[in-house]
Amino acid sequence: MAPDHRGLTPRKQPRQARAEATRQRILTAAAHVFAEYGYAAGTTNRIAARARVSIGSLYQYYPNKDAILAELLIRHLDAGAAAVGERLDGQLPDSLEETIRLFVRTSIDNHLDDPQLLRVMAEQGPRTPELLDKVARHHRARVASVQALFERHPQVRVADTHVAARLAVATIELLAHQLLAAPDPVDVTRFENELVAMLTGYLTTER
Amino acid sequence: MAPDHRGLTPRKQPRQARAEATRQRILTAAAHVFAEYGYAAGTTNRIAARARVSIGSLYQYYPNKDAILAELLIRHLDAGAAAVGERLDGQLPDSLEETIRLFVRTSIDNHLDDPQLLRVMAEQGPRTPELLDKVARHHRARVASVQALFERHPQVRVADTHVAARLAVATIELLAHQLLAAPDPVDVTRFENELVAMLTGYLTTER
DNA sequence: GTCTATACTTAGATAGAC
DNA sequence: GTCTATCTAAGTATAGAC
Repeated sequence: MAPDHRGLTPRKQPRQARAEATRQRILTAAAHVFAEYGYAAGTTNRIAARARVSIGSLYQYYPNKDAILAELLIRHLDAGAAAVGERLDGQLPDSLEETIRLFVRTSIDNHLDDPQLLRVMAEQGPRTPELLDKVARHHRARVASVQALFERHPQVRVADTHVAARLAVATIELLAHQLLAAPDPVDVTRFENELVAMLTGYLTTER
Repeated sequence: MAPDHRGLTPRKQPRQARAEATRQRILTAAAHVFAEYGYAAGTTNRIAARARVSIGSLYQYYPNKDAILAELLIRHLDAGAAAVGERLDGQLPDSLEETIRLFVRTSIDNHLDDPQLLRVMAEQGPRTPELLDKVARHHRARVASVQALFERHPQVRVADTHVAARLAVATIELLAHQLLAAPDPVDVTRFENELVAMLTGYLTTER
């Protein structure tokens, strides 16, 4: 016997839930394919195949190939921002060195997840104005929060905290990106220690 | 009257010279086109048009599109290596700081030439094994020479000169690349000063 | 040696059946 | 809603005239 519903319930309700799952499958497949083949050779056909969805269905969920990579990038940025925010919410360590280490480690973690995909997104992704703008805003936000931290911290001795923040953020992100995605990756712990030492020394040295 | 030649001289001799000039024109055009459009959209048709050569002629000089970018990259690497070698030939400054400055400045100069083209070459160029190998060899050579310099220099205090050299080389090249090619480029002089200070501090601090 | 015209390939995107 | 089959566009590379 049918349960006593209001009468208009669709026989199978997975209207939204199933569609969402399909979207997610496509996205996950795209992440793998882009990471493996790069953007140009990461064709929509390959993505559809990997997601076990026909090419026609894929285009029902995303208007074009760029939109897929764009969504991956946006999710990555949001996740990164969330991770940073989270770690800044709690009490920061007293020593500058440990604070720097927190930043460095967060960045490394963020990159260790899928270095190849990150590389593709950073280097070959579509450079639409909106995307560039979104990336730039995220970047500026990070620089601003690091700068604010430098200004509050009594150990920091640099003349221009803005330039220092830009240098620090760029150094951390670029090195994490490069050295971890390299074919000849460095030892992560050692890399972390050296990088922390370099930045801490720079920030605390009277000149 | 015709000069007293051996009789088989071609009427116009520019056999090699003219061909070399055409090759160079194609290369120069390619540099502009790649820098402006990127690799994928930098089509051979555009390159040929810009060089004022037909597409057919272009393919008489280069077997395919990859070969054009490859030659540009090789020339860039060789020029960079030559520039570094040149500056290391003369007497190095006594102070470590000035030596570091020499490296930093060389790298910056190398990048200021055509940041956009460099970006395309680094990020979108064909990743054939030979090219990757060539790039890797150049890179290792630079790391090795920097490491040797660190070992000779009395002011350097780091525990592991190899790791330090890798970190230093990567930092210099990546930051030059990123900060100069950015839409929001930093002031070059200030950037140079801060970077030199950071590296010098790192290398000379006892830990 | 240089050109024009074009063949070939590939991938993005769509139409229409089921 | 999902599929298969197909169209269109673009770009590399070649053939063959001059």
